[in-house]
Amino acid sequence: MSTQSDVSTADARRNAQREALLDAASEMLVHGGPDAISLRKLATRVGTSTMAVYTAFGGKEGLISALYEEAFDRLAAAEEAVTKNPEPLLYLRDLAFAYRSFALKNPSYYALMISSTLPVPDSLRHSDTGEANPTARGVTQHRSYRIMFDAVKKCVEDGILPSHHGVEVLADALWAAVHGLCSLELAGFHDSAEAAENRFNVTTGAILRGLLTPEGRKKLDSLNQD
Amino acid sequence: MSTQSDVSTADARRNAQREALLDAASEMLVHGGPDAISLRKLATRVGTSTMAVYTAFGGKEGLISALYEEAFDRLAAAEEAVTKNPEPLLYLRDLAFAYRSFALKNPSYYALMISSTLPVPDSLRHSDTGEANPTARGVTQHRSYRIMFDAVKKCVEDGILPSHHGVEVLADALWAAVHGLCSLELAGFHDSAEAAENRFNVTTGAILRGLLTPEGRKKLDSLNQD
DNA sequence: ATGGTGTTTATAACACTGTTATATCCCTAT
DNA sequence: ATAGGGATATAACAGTGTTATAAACACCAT
Repeated sequence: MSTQSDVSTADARRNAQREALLDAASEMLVHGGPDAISLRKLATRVGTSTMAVYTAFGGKEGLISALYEEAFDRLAAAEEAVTKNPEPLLYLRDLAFAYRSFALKNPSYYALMISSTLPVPDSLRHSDTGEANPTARGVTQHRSYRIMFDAVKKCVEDGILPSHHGVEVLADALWAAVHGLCSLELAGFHDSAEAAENRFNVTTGAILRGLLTPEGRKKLDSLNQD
Repeated sequence: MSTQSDVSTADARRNAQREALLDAASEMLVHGGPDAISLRKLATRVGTSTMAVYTAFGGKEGLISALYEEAFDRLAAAEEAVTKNPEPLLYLRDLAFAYRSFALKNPSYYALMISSTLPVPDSLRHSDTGEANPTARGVTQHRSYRIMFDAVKKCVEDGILPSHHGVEVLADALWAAVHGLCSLELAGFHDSAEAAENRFNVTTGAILRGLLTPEGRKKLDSLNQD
C-alpha cells in the first residue's frame, strides 16, 4: 500500500477523506435524520475542519447531494440482488417487495430520497452539465428506476400488461403505489408489521390485477392455483 | 366590536395575535417552504418579538404543529366540498381527485403534511394528553381520513368492494396510491399536466378495479357504458 | 380607585448553524 | 531546490432557535 500510495499520494488522501466524510455523514444521517448533520461536528469527528467539506463537496448541499446519490445506488443494489423470476409478473412482485425492504431497512436514506418531494436540494435540479444526476427527471434514467421499468416492459411484451397506456404510465403507477405504501408504513400508519405487510401485498396485488390484460389475468389465476 | 372586545380584551388580543402569527407563518411557508419560517422575521412582520411565538405556541415546533393541523383541516374542507355522488364508486373517484387538486393547489401545505414521513416534529407524537392530535395514528381519526374511510365503507356495504380485507386496508390502499401519485407529480415526475392527470386516473382506476368484487365489476362496466 | 399578582412582552445574551475571508501549510511540478 | 497552487485551519460574519431577565401590562380583590 505504501508504494501504491506513492503514485499519487494527494489524490488518494483526498479520496480517503472524501469517503471518510461521507461515511461519517451517513452515520449522522441514520442516527438523527438529515438535520442532524452538522458540518462542525462532522469535521471534528473526521479530524479535520469544515473547509474539507467545501473542497470535497462544495458545501453542505453537495454533501447531502452525494448522500442522495448513494441512497439511489443502494436501492438499485437491493433491486439488482433480486433473483430474476422467469415469470415477469412474479419478478415485478419481488421487485416491489425489495423496494419495501430497502425502505424499512434504510429509513433515513429512504427519507432523504423522498424528502425531495418539493424542497428539492437545489443542487439536484436538471444539472445542465451532461453529468448523470439522479434528480426529478433524472431519476428515470437511474438504474433503480430502470430495473423496474424494464420488468414492466417485459410484462407488456409478453401481453400480460396492456400496451395502450404506455410503459411509463404503468411503471409510474406501480412506483407511486409502492412509494405511497412505504411512506405510510414508515410514518407509523399500521397496527402491526404483519398488517403492514398484508396491506402492501393487497395493494400491489390489486393494482397489478387492475392493470392486467385478459391474458394476464388468466396467467395470474393459474399462478394463484399454487 | 369595541364593546364586544371589552368583555375579554386580553383573550381577544391573544387570539388575534395568534392568528396573525399563523397567517404570516403560512405565507412564509407557501413562499419558501418550512425552512423559510424564521421566528425573527415572523415576529418583526407581525410587529412583535419572538417571545410571542413561545407564549402562543410554545416554540417553533408548536407553530409548525399548528400549521400542520391547519393543513389537514384544509384538506378536509376540500373533501367536504365534493358533492356526494349517489354512486359510491364515483364518489370515491371524486374524493381522490379532490385530494390531488388540494395537493397541487397547496403544495407547501401538502409538503408539510407528508414531511412527517419520518422526522416527525416530535410534538406530534401520540400526545398522551387526550387531545385530538393529527399525528401518525391520530390522522386516522381526522375528518380528512374519515371522509374517505366512510366512502370506502359504503362501497363495502353495497357489495362493490369486498369485506374480507377489512375497510382499513382498502382505504389505506387507495390512500397510499393517491399519496404516491401526488408525491410523484409534485416532485416533477411528469411530462405534462395532462400526462400526470392521465396517470392519476389510470392508477386510481386500476387499483379500484383490482379490488372490486364481481358485482362491483359489473357495476363499473355498466357505468363505463356512458 | 388602588394595590398586589401573575402573565405577556421586549431586550439581550447564549449556543448553535452554514458560509466565507485570510493566512498558513503542504504538495507537486518545474 | 524552489516557486507556485491548491487544500487546510483559524477566525470572523450573518444567521438561526432558545432562554434569562426585567419591565410593562391586564386583571382581580380589596
